[in-house]
Amino acid sequence: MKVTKAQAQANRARIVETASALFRERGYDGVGIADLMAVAGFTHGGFYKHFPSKADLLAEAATCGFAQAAAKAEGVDAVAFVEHYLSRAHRDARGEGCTMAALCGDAARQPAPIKAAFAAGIEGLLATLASQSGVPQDAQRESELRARRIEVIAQVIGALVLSRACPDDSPLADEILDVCRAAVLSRRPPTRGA
Amino acid sequence: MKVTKAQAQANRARIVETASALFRERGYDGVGIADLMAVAGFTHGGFYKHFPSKADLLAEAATCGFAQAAAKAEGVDAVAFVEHYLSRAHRDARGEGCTMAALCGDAARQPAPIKAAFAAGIEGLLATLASQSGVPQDAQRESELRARRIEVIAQVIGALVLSRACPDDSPLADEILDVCRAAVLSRRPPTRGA
DNA sequence: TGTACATCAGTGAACGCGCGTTCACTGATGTAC
DNA sequence: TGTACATCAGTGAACGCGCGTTCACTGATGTAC
Repeated sequence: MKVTKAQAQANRARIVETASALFRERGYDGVGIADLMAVAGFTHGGFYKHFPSKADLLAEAATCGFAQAAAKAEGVDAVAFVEHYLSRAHRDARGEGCTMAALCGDAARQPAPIKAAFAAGIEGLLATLASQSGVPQDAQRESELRARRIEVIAQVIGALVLSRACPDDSPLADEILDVCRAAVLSRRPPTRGA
Repeated sequence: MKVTKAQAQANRARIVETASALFRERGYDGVGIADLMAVAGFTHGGFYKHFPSKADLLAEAATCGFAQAAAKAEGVDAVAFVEHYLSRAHRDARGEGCTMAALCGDAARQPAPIKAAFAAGIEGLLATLASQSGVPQDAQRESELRARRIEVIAQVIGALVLSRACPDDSPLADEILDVCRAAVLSRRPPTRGA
């Protein structure tokens, strides 16, 4: 081996993290293996020592992105979360932003294992929102809250994706963010937790 | 010429319509020129007699998709529109469904002219919803209604895109549609028109 | 109306290019004695 | 602990392939007289 086992593992993680950012920035088809490996600091040949195929990497990169987002959102209250999520800064920094918003369109055309990773990512987002809204309630209330969270996720992701589809300086792009931010925040259920 | 001027124009339109469906189904990068032309019934060489590049075709194909959707929605009331939009049938027929939901993720990574076509498509969707909600009101009420429509569009597109990102038989995919359909329909503003 | 010529939509071979993937090779690391 | 050997992460050339695009050519259509 040229590197320590630990080093190899760290290198692998670096490839996944690099892929996570690049895929979000340029889309799945917009990132080549040689490209990706160069950005990560390697030559392309070594890729297949770590991953069976590019598609397998996508599943891992997406999962990595979801986990990173969950970690970043820990301890952030729901209002701040939504305000950041629907900010111009988040919209304009695809590579560092939400993996779901950046890649869910690509995921729709991918095979089942990748879609499964995205479904898990959606559940993760729901769990993140749940952790921000205080203590658990009875079952029926929980089910209502889950529905609310799904509504919120659909709306903020829809808003972000639509805003990004507009030209960079488009007033409509900002309007979508502003309108949906106000809508989500005004509809917030009263938190019963601390 | 091998064909009449009128025939050539009709052939061009057929290429655009075919591209519109194929792009929605497989994404921009998932459709090759040779592929597309074969489906439309031609050989690939003729493509550049009609379009300067593949990117130019995307702009036209998207605009065509938006126009088709607007025509199909004419006369449909808002409840029926939302019910169809968030149906499993619509989710599972990407090639015949909403161009915005199918391609807005791809649009985010495209140059300004294409993004401009998508921004126009969003305005078109807003106009479609506006035509379903009765007579115009005063300016402030109109601005409120426009905000509501933006919220609706973001939520239904978000829901559709997320549902499509889940595995085909995933309960979550259906749950997202069901929850958001109920949410949008329960929030409908009272129509003051006929 | 008839004829000669220009036009140009459509054909299909060919172009260069970058893609995902494979492979023989290197050499430091890990392991067995 | 020291030595000999196996392992395998990383290298870089090479593979076949399909892509977007170009081009010489065809021949019916459109046009000028």
